[in-house]
Amino acid sequence: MSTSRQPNHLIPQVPDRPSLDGLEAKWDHAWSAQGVYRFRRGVPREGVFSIDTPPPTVSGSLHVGHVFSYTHTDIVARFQRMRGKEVFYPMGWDDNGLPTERRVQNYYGVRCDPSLPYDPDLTPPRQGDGGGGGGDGGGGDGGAAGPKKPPSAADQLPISRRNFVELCERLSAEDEKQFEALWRHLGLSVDWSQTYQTIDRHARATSQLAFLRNLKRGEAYQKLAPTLWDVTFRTAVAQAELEDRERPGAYHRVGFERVDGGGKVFIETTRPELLPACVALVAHPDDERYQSLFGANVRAPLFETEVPVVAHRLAEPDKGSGIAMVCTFGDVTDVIWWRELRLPTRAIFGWDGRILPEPPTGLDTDAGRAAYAEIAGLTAFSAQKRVVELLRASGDMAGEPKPITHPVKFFERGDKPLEIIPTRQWYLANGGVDAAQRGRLLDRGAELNWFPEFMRVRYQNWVEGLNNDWLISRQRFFGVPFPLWYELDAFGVPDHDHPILPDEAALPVDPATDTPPGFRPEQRGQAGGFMADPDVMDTWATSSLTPQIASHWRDDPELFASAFPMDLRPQAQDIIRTWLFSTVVRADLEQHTLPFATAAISGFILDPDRKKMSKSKGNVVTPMGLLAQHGSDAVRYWAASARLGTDAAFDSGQMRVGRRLAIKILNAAKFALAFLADTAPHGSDQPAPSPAPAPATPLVLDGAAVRHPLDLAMLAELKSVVARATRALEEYDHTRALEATETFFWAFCDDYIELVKARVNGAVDEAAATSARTALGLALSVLLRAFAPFQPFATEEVWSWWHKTGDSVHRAPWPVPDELPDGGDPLVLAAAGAVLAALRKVKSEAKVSMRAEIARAAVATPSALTGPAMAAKADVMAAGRVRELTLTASDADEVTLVDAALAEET
RNA sequence: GGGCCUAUAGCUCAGCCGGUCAGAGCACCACGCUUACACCGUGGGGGUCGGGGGUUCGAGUCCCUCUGGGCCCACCA
Repeated sequence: MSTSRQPNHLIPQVPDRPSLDGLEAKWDHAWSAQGVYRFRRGVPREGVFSIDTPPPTVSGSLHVGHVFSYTHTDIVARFQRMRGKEVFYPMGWDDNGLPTERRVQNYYGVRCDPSLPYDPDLTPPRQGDGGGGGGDGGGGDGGAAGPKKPPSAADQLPISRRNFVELCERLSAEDEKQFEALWRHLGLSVDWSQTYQTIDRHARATSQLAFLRNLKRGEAYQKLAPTLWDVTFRTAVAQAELEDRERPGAYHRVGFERVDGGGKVFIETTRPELLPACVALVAHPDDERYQSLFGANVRAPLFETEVPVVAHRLAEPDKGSGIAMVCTFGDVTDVIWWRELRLPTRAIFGWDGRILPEPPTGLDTDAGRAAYAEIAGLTAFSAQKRVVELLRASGDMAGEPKPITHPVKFFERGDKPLEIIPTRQWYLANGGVDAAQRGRLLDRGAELNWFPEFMRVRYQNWVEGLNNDWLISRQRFFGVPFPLWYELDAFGVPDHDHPILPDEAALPVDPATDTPPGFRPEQRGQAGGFMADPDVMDTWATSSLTPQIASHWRDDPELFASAFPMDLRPQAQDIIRTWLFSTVVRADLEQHTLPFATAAISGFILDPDRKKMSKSKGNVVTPMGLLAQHGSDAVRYWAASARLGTDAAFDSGQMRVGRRLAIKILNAAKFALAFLADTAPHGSDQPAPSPAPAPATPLVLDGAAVRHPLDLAMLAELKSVVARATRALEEYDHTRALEATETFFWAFCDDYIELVKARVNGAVDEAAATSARTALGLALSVLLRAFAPFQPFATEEVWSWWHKTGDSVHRAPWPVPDELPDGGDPLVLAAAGAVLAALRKVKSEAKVSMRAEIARAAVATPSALTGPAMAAKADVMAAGRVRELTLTASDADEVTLVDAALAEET
């Protein structure tokens, strides 16, 4: 079906020398001024496509991996927008949590000391960690100064918590400006009026509100329990933040004396410094060797604590000596034994990771206490050395330690092994304890669409492996505080079981400065008064609410209704267990739904050596430098040529290809548009120069005017390209969509345009010329729109040459096959192209110009192509500059040259 | 210990349900300033599809196995 279209285009105004230079700034400005990407409210939910954009951590620098994955999302956004959806595409900034704290310490040379008073006139000792200048000048970050070493802890100025938080906010604001500039330059079609920060008032209020609701429903609870603890940051950490690292260690074979005098029992341990924390020995119930020991007591060497020997199924007979020492707490298994066997607690590590000054209960002998005094105050490392010395001296260690390498749990941001320390913490139910909830969350994972599909199992693995609820409290400064206070009794002891809650309307609150309902400020810290909950929430406790934050669950029901649940969650594969899972948990608890319908998971960027690109390698290119060097469309092309979920190599060659494509789009358009204006409405022999002179009128792109078989063939092929590209994008397969369009486009340039060059001038046949001109215009229109999500700058530039100001290609309708005429046989273009290639080969092998004339040529084609080739014979002869062309059918399956003779040179 | 992804020309990758699939681009070589484009065009060389088995009339394409690379999970005395 061919549709007659009103000319929504103008007389083309084509620059003499089209260029990519400066397009990013030009169009970013124009899009912004025209509100092209602004989300228009009031559209029903089904007319909206909402994206739960990952808020980048602003304290880190953006790297090529960000450019890569955010481009993937932007392609989806642009596609959906062109399909007529109102795209809700906000941007958040993750400025909450440890990375910001750490960066502020280095940037300003300060550290937080909560005991200090606020200094309103504070001037930080340092300013910046690189080149200084305040202006952002658009010059990019390519010439950053060499790295300066961060100040050591001793050089850092101690400042109050409020000063520290202010500096966090100040630096984040600076970083966010840089980030926005980069995203705009890259061409992300984000609605910049919809931004949030994970630490701003709204995010804090949302986070606190969700927590209070969890608390009221009993999903959040407080518990004094063994906690994974980072001794450097001095905070609790959650299971999701752990990672294993292979560390050297050694088995120490240590003897325990039977209390009844029955001799020694040998255990093997990698942590002899935990001997004073030992509360039992454990062996497998079926282990023959230890049957007689179960129920007996043994005495630990040096520290002389008496502990029972118990049985538990988790003890592995073939590991070590088959009998293990249970300590409070050496590892997660200890916690399980301690809990299930109801063992006593003998904690020996403090919050700073050092051995506590006073021995735990059970060290009752003088010798035991003396031994303990030897290690009190030491770090785990030093304590271990000392204990080994003592064991050697006492003869309680059998043989020498046997070195091994074993996995040790670390906080993913920490550099010392985690300790497990009993502390009071807040937990949020996430299926780690309640099997019914876990089952529900597994169902959510099954309900979610995953691209690529195989990422689904990572979610399943994670949920199935949960061993506890989500620990959400952190003993840090910069974060969302728990909105709680505790009443202090007559002795000043807090009543943790009955926290004082704020009004929901009063959120966000900072309990450290705000006074709870019913109290006066001077009662803070006083017996009979109140105290604030001292902790802040895990950064994921806030990030897990990005759909609710961005769509304003708390304060804008209309927006919330039209954007939530989100359509798409794009994110990296390494945070499925954290961000993705925790978001699912929160929405399941609060809204009883998935937070988004589809998850699109990007891969990593590998450097050319196939290793994950890392900032620590000094040679990593900065994103702005990349964009400046190659152009945004070029870098986007590289990103778009990698599939979701697949790691991609950093490849500047692909960027050069992308740049070439963008330039080609400009130039091909320049050619096509040169014929889109009738300079003389009644027909003329003159080709239209560009820019066209004033009296010209735009040619109407009426598909019915396309009559020539070659033109119809080209458009028929394009029709199928549009169908394929559309289907691919619907399946989040941007790579395939781009490839289909691009392959067509190069054939369009190399063959079709060359074939119609002579005819389009209209020197021979005006109707045939109009057919070609119209086909060129239709193809250009479709191609620009099909390329628009990938190459937003070049396509918009070309679109602007023949459309009204403000008539953005990015709000133009996505092309559909129906807008192109029917009846074409794609073989005509294929056959003509093949014959033309044969003629070109003649010239190439004769080492003459493509312009050289061929006096006569005979070409044999497969019989199926002979007819189609004949249909375009005149165009082929003109493009190949053949005076006499004979086409014959053959049995061969390739087009072959039978005979050719070059014309005499003139 | 369990699991996932990946291995196709020098490089980056397509090859969807097994039968024109041995492809593209880059790089390389040769030629050509052709009035959209020299930030270009035209032509060309180049791979026993990681190894080994198997299923099949037929296998990069399915199955098994081994090896290399990347990654996730696991209670790691």
